[in-house]
Amino acid sequence: MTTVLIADDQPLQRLGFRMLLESQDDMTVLTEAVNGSEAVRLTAELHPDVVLMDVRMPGLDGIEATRRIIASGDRTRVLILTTFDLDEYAYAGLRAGASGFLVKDAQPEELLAGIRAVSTGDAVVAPSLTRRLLDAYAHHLPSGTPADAPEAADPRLASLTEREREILTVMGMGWTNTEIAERLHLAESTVKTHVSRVLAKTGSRDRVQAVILAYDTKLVKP
Amino acid sequence: MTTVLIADDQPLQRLGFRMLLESQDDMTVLTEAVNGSEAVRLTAELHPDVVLMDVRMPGLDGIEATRRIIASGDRTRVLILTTFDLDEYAYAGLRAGASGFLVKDAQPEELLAGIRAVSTGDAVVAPSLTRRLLDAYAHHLPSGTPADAPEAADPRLASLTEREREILTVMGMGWTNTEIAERLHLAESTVKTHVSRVLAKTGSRDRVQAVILAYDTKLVKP
DNA sequence: GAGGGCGTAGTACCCGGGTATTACGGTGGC
DNA sequence: GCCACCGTAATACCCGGGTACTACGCCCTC
Repeated sequence: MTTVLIADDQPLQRLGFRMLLESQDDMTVLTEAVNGSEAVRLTAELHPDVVLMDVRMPGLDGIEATRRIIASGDRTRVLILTTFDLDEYAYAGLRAGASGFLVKDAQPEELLAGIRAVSTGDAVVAPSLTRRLLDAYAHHLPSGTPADAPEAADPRLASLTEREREILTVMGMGWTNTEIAERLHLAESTVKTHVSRVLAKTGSRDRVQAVILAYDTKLVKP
Repeated sequence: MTTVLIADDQPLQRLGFRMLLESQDDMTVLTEAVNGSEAVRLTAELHPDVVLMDVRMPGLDGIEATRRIIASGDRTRVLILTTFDLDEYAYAGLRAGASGFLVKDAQPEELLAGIRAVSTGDAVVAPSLTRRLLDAYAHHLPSGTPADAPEAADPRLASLTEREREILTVMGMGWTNTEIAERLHLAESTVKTHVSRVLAKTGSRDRVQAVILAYDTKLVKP
């Protein structure tokens, strides 16, 4: 039987979680907390297996509450939930020692599976965030196999021609197609052709994503 | 409709996967491959959305096949499956560019959810491995919580409300208005209102310039 | 000299982004 | 109690961005 503490300032949200968890015969909700400090206090008192922790709460927020619970040496695991998968929240939460990070609009089964996983010592991270974590850190993982390509330049830009790289650079400066055409003495239609090719080659859906890529690859420096 | 290629040397295993996937009305199995080189060749030919890749296969193994598929520049995502969650496999697979790593004894729903996640560009890692990844790397994550850091930041962002800063952040992630609306549970018209206010307050002419500002002010980190 | 990659350019079309305006409920200050 | 601000939302409208397709001249390589 997995014991759970729900920490969320919204009564309806707590109710929803409680209904879901109580419908499972291997879980029970010990109690609820309406803010971070209450969560810390009740955890120290009741030692739940898992704390479902909201990030945004009045007073002590979920991140700081997590940090204190972990620091207490208690064996309680913290699973952070947020409506919003903003990186800073997640990074901060995981740094604080949380065993997981899920978004609230996940499927109920995902949440239940997440609780079971963290209760046994495993960890879970929402897929949307996992992607960003991997993008940022995959190349820092210990190498199990040889054959590392230490990318000369970024592979995502490899297939661009010189001219296309130039176009992408000025896109990164926020120029519109019209401005690019004027300043590079081109027809706007030509600019559009270049832009389309840049998007296709870099796998960018639109201009914004291409600009982000330009920054990420340091083609344009902040 | 998500198109999938199954790469596994065991016929029974392939059959099981095919049965499961074909039972879903949003997935279809394009074809099967019995080893790594076949997987690479068929992927180049058919461009599936997702490759379900076994690690252990005769000839070219799943890791090396993954590396070649990613290196090809194809937009196909690779989801690695293995019987054991041995770290070396996982690290190597993720380094090779895989979008996910799951163990074969996962629940069918987990596998399906994983396929759907990677097909949309997200990523998934088995909980047992996530734990080890976090233990090893959590303290390397970028620091900072949004809660306590009320940005002594850039004056150009000073007049933005909390919500508007959030909107700008996700704009910086390349989300379209439609995506912002969906993921933040807002109406698109509301998103447009927010975006317009952000542009007005930051003096940005359009979305692209706002994103550049987000990078310049480190609101979004490269 | 045939072919291929590249840079240039045009046209037609669609859609998402952005503006302008209005509105309404909640909250906090005075 | 009133007002200001915020977050939410809708509507109508315009225009720039992006796609698809076609085309042509230049240069290089086989």
